[in-house]
Amino acid sequence: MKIASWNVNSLNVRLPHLQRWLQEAAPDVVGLQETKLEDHRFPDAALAELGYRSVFHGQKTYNGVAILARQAPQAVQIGIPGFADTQARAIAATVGELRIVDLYVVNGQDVGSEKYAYKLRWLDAVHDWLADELKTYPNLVVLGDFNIAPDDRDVHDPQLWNADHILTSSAERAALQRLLALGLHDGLRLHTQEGGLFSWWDYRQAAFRRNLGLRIDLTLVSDALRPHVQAAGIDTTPRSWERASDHAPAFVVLD
DNA sequence: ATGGTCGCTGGGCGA
Repeated sequence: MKIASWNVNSLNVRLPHLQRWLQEAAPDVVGLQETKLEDHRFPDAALAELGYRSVFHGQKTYNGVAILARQAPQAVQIGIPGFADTQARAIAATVGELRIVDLYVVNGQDVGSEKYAYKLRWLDAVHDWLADELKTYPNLVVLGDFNIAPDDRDVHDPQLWNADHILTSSAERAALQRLLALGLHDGLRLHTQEGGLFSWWDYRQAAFRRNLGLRIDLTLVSDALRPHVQAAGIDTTPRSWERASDHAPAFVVLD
């Protein structure tokens, strides 16, 4: 069971990449972020041709999340329950024996900004939601673009990406640790302690070629699923394709 | 990183 997370940065532009990657990597479940598509424009028919059922929550121009699965997703939750949000950033569904939560965490722009405050509020709401989800669904996978690099192994330059910088600030990392403390585990870190494994590289400065990246796309598994993790990683191949997303897919394999 | 790139949109914002 291969479960992946991929910020496609416009599914309209990246549909050919997604189709190619689904065929080459053959994931069973995929959480997408930044689809940037209203629901009536979601390419569910094209994805069904490849054997994937889709559920999605999108909007015009920004944000947008979706879950693709070979089995039909059930009990779909759109948005964070009880948290009024004009931005389409969260979707959850049951796929077979697994509960999948797909998140496009707020970027936050700059530490101290209004968007940063929204990011921290948003992560608080996610915390309470996941606490409830775990009670109902012990077999929980939480994946997405977290817009937080968990620790210094996950950034190319810890001097730059420091405790006062967006995506690596103390409060953001503390918010992530608070999610993990619910009984969730960073899938990649169950598999390797290696640093320099990145999932996002800025379009500018030839960052991908120079491997100036961050690991901000995560696949978290619950306590109950932890013993079933067989592998985890980041597939950097699609990041090298022509007109690539700035993110690569992160994945975890469960037995 | 005071931004050199993208995507969406139609000038400037968000990342």
